[in-house]
Amino acid sequence: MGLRERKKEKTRLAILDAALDLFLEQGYESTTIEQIAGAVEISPRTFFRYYTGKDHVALWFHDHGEQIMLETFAGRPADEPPFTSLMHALRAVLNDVEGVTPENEERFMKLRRLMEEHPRLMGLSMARGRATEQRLATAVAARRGVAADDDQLTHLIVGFAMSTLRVGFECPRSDATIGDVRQRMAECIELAEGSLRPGWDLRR
Amino acid sequence: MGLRERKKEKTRLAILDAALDLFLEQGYESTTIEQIAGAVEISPRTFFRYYTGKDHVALWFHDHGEQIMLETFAGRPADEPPFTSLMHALRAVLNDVEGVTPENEERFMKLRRLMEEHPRLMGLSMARGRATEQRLATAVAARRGVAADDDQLTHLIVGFAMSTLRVGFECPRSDATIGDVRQRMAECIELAEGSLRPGWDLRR
DNA sequence: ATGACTTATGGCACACTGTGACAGAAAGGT
DNA sequence: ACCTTTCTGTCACAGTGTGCCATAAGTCAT
Repeated sequence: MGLRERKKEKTRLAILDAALDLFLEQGYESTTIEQIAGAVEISPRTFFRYYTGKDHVALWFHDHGEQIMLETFAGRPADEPPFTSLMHALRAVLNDVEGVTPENEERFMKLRRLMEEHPRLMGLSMARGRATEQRLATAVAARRGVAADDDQLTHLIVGFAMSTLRVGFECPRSDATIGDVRQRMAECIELAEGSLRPGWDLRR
Repeated sequence: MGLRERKKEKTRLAILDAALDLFLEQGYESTTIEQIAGAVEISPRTFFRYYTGKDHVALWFHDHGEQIMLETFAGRPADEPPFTSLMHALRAVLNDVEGVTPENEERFMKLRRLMEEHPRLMGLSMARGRATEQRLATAVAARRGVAADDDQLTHLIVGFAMSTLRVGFECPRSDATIGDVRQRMAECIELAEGSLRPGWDLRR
């Protein structure tokens, strides 16, 4: 990896961290692009070359998580019930956050706090979640051997899985640690699996 | 109702219809507030006194639907399983669209077409859906006799119900009629109810 | 009707977001 | 060193959204 790419990655993360801190410090709405750019010592124009806007910064984790979910799902055995595979994908997302680097763990927790304080951001995350659902639905449909467009059950499976994710993610306590989130997510997965009829996601 | 309020309501709907037509005609992004205001012969400034922005216009139906869901849920018997009540609320939304006025029916279908063409709008609808979920969760928690904040099952019930709504709403065919949407929603409700264990939403 | 009161509207200025175009700087390869 | 590719900053511009204030329209007394 050349110097160029390393520098770009460094800038991308510097913007992310500066923005996150500013958002938490003085509020999301009242933080301007100019301030963020100033803190990283780049021009506002350059900011837009790394992120499409303020929103995009706040959704950094979402893109990351989606990638992991898709990869995990693809790696699960083809004869496993799709919802079960999706629950494994959920666990994989948290495993990744907890495991990789302390920096990412901190960013994750900052984003969680931010979303609690600003429901609009949580909404945006859901909005992007819709695109994620679409991609997951394609994968699930392929495994089920049906066309994604006209199989309602496929979409229902994915929708239920994403609901489970959201409920597990929205730990109500603001002083929550990663461990708390992890545990809540685990409880939530158990709750969801216990609510559904065995084999419900294998029907035609 | 005085002349003032009637006139306001008329303006509000005139803006909605003009905006919807412009969106479908020349695309959502490339339609400006100025154009909409021009079509209704009001100043751009006044537009913002009726709607908070272009997005808000596109979410007209959502606000309407949420109101109906909340009212329907509140009107269901207190000993009915909450998920069942929510499914009734879903049906009530469609009943209302189909029943009331031809104008609203047309607006509903225009919005559906618009959302299919512009996934971003569907996302925004989901974003607002998050606020709706919050309000529904409060109602469901009250019926279950628990605190909304720390009862995960409450949120799961609402989340599953909203997933069902979304899947039913996203009829894939763009030439769909109201009847098609209605039928698809009915199928989807049946599918969801058949996927869940009886009594799952009554547990503690 | 007339006047006084309340509310809606239009016009203006302003800050912020986001994008295209272009010139100069930095990095890569030879 | 040279040329090529890519990144960066500056400028200009269109659009969104809000505060402010004067004016117009509606409401409600007498």
